[in-house]
Amino acid sequence: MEEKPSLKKLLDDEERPSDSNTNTGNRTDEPSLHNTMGSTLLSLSLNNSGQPLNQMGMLRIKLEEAKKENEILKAMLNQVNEHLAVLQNRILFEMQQHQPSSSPCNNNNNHDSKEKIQDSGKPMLQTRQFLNIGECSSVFEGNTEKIEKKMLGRNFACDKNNVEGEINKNITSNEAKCTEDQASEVTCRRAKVSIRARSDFSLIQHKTIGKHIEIGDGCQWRKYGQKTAKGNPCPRAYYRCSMGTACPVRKQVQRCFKDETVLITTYEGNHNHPLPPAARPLASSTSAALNMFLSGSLTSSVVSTTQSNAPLFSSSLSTISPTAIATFSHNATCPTVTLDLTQPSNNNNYLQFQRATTQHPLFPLPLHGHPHNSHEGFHLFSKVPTLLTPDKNLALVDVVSEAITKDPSLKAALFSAISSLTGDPQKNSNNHSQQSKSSSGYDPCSKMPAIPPHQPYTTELI
DNA sequence: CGGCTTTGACCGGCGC
DNA sequence: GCGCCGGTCAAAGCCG
Repeated sequence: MEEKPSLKKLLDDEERPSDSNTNTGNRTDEPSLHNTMGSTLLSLSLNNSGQPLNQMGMLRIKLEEAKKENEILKAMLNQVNEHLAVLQNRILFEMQQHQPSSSPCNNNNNHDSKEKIQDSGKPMLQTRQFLNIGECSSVFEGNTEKIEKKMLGRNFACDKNNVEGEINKNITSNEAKCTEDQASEVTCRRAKVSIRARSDFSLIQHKTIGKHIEIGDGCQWRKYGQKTAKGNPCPRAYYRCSMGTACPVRKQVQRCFKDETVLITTYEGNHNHPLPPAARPLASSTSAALNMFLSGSLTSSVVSTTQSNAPLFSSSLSTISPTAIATFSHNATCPTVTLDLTQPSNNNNYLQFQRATTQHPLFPLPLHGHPHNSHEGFHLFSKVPTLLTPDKNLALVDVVSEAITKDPSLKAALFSAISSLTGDPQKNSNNHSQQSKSSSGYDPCSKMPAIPPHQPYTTELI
């Protein structure tokens, strides 16, 4: 663990600028050696002019100084977070290395799941065991695979709810096989999808009108509470879906304490009503993440959009962001899938635990021309780069072919992905027509106010 | 006036 | 058992 000393050094380094902050009153008179460029600039300005600057100039310089210090602190914080992630991943890896290869529940696996586990290799199984939720899902893997295919066949937007529901049904039917997993069943049912998005307002477009906040992720939400959670001075708002009658879906919205431009939205529950087209891109992406998580198809705790070994999830995630990162955690209460849309595109740091077959490049699924792209007020894809040039695509064919041949689980996932895209042409065309409807002014949420032209709803995908 | 937000109170889970 | 904390409730007030 050679990160520990460097982490400590980072933390020590981080304290210095904040210490200098406390001496703000003396700064102009006695610039500290530890001070940042802003202070240097200030002292130079004073020295060069030889006369005291006017008040406006002083304030401007102080502001500049504060900004630079803020940037440095942010950079340090990011470094600390990266180190933390590396350490966590290393712990996970060590646990994977030392984890016993079987659990009581796995003994009850049916043939399908056994085959799948054998095919997909040990790391996959071990990661599931570590994630705990995997113990639940691996038992029912054979069923969830069918469910997945069935659900993908439908072009139904609120698939998250349905998949969850189907999974829960199968969990229930298998309770006799693994009664010890009742707690896991509950956690499966309570799985959450959390989205971190950096934006003017957020990926879930928030619009402030007077005292009201409109949340335009396609659904209508009614705020029912607000609370300041411990460890984050920013209040957490609680919303309930008000589109359907007694729809149980809830979401929490909270600004990130470390970076207030980042908005964390957590979804929980199943919609009991059809979703409007505007809500589908997000719903399908979050559901894909949750589905992959619950079905145990994900083999790593951290998955990037661009190099995932779960192509279906990768492609779904790409509908939100080409550079999104998904992390999977399982705390005491419920498993949580976090889609981080704030990560820079160069996210190689997040790839440590993908197994050999995960070196497949991104499948060239038709995501960049996604119909949702054209949806009004949903310009998430305006900055999506073309990841693969045509000549790279040609070389890719061989690589992909080989990968598919060698990895049956990959083949199954790819099949599912293709099925989802071609499975129900009629419904697909209906969906597309709805999309075009929506982009031409059709608004399923008539109560949602029109987006003013001067306030573009673009999400900043870094 | 209906629907929504605000906000303090209440409840239940969890750790000590 | 107690206190903390997150989540929810519901009355009051606000807004269109």
